[in-house]
Amino acid sequence: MFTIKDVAALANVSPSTVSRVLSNSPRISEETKERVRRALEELDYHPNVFARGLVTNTASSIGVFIPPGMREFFVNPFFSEMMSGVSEVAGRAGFDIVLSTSAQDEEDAVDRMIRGRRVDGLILLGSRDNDPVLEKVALYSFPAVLLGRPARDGAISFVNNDNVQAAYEATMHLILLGHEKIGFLGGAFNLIVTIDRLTGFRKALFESGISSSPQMEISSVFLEQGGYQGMMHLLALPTRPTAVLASDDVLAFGAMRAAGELGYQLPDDLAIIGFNDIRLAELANPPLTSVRVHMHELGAAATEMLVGQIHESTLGVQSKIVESELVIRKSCGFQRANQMPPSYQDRVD
Amino acid sequence: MFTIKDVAALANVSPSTVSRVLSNSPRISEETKERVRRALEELDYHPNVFARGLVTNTASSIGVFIPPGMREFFVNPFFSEMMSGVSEVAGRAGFDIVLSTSAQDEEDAVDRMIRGRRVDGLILLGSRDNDPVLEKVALYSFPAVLLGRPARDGAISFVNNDNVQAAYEATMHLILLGHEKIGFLGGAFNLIVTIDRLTGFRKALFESGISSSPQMEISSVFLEQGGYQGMMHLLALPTRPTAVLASDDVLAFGAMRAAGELGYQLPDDLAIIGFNDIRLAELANPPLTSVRVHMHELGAAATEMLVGQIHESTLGVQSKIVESELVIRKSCGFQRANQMPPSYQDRVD
DNA sequence: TTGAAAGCGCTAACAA
DNA sequence: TTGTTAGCGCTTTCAA
Repeated sequence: MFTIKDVAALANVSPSTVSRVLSNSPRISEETKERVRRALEELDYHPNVFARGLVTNTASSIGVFIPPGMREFFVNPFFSEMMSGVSEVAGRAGFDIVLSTSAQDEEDAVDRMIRGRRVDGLILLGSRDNDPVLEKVALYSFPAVLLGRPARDGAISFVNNDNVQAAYEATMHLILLGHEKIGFLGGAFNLIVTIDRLTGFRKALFESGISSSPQMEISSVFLEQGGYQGMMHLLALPTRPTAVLASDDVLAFGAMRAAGELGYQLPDDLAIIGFNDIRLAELANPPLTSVRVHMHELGAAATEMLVGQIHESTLGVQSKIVESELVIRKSCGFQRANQMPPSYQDRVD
Repeated sequence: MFTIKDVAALANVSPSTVSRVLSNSPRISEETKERVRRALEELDYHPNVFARGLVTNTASSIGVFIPPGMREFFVNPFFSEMMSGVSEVAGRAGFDIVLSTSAQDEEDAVDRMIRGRRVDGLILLGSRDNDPVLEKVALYSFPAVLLGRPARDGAISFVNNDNVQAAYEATMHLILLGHEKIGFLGGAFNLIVTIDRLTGFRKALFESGISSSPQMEISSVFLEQGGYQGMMHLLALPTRPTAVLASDDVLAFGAMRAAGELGYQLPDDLAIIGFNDIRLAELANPPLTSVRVHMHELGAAATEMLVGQIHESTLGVQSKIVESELVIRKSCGFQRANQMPPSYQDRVD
């Protein structure tokens, strides 16, 4: 393992000259550059990232932070798709990706990342009420972008969908189909994403004169099993829902399994809408109507914003909303054309 | 941002003493330890990972390397499930995870990781013929574990399924069901995993006296679309297959979509078996028969092995085979009981 | 049981 | 255009 000194010795220059060649400084003659480059080549030199990081105080990597309580998120297709977006732009910008894993304690985990100077910026997932991670990040004014909506506006840069609106439209779709008993299947109620989608859901019910009931609003873990159990609850209700808005496709799949086991036929006995539009939504039985949130783009946009923040270190709070759209398939049955608002017409698959 | 010096000053000791307290050296009196700890607390001190790494020559992180040509793997549920296993044991062992992203050139990417001392060990994915990454790793005798089988035995530690046997059994299942025209849908043919599964597939055909034909063996990208296109090819053949072994569930889903579009009914017109048994296999229409490879366990086992190698730096080449099993669902129809080898009997879902 | 000093590999003033 | 020097924050001899 050769160091910059070895290269310097071989090329008959000082270490700083090698360093300058490495960063392609214009103040070095082509002649010496060439000589140094040959030495670099000959020794197959690669810089020690830590030594460089120590002096420049940069890590050339960005961290992706999943709250320890949300590890199930790891196996959600949303995560992979989003990560492919993150990876794409991070790679292009020359950043590696560090996944925070260790530490039970999330404060610890984020401290390791930020204060340990392990990363130059953070992509934050799983926005919650009173998120301690957001506090930390704000405290150190560390470059970070939230994938989701912060509880308090202006607290941090973020990239998000308009979840209230999306849930509203999805619910309206159900209502226009004639449903009046509609259930909501969400993740933890302290997650902002759950809150927003629930808000849109309730708004649609309210505007349509349908009374909402707490029993119809289920919270569960973000797993297929969560959807399954939640759906079992809903179907056991004295007056069961005839339609369900699931806050995640994986939840929707669980719900479909529960319904199937109990002998309900989709879409005749029951309508289900999911969220995210993961690749397999189309392949479900029946193909799942779902809100396409453009996961890859979400990850890419967040990373782009983050890279921007890292480079021009004072950019203030930015935000971006990525459009979403309801992709109508077969899990809710057909609407009569005259029931559809015009904007829906061209979206039917 | 406080350094060890600040803590030392506050506690009225030397920096080296603080360092000793940090590593809980036994040669420091409880008294000073207490004093230093209070200072640590008060300043909310966190060590600079790079400074520490520079002197100890460790990164306390492990890298996961995906060949640049296999980025589609990112969105395969196999990857997430495997990563959840990696993350679990890496976290427990105090390692962060670094995802290699940048650099088009994979040699470059792996150099950055290894020679740049960014990680202490590597989990390698996507084993191929003449894998240049394996060469590098061997060259520097860098701790690494391959998730898959190396092309040459003894070249590197690895964790794998017995893919030949698994594919053999899956194909036999099809043959016992009465199929004689069986297609194979795989990833790139230079991937060891494809080669092994194809080998098992051919072996089953051969032993059953069924002649194999190159046209029945399709290679495509590891995406749902790949499976779709591959299946379209197979179904367009003069004598189409009545059954297909897909080397990945995602491929199988694509195949199912193609079959569905063309009006074939599963399992009556066509039988399909997938590989991996991702969570959604059970939810497909019909539920997909698939080889369960225990993705999470694969990732966990590989990471455990890697952590072992990192700690006792000379452990030689190890390997581990994780058992797999065929999970029989509805995508291949029912076998008559007397057609089943006894070992299958208790596996029917 | 503690401190002083050197050095990990690199970059960046400051000089020349 | 290049070299000298100092120092990033930490660990680890070596001395005391």
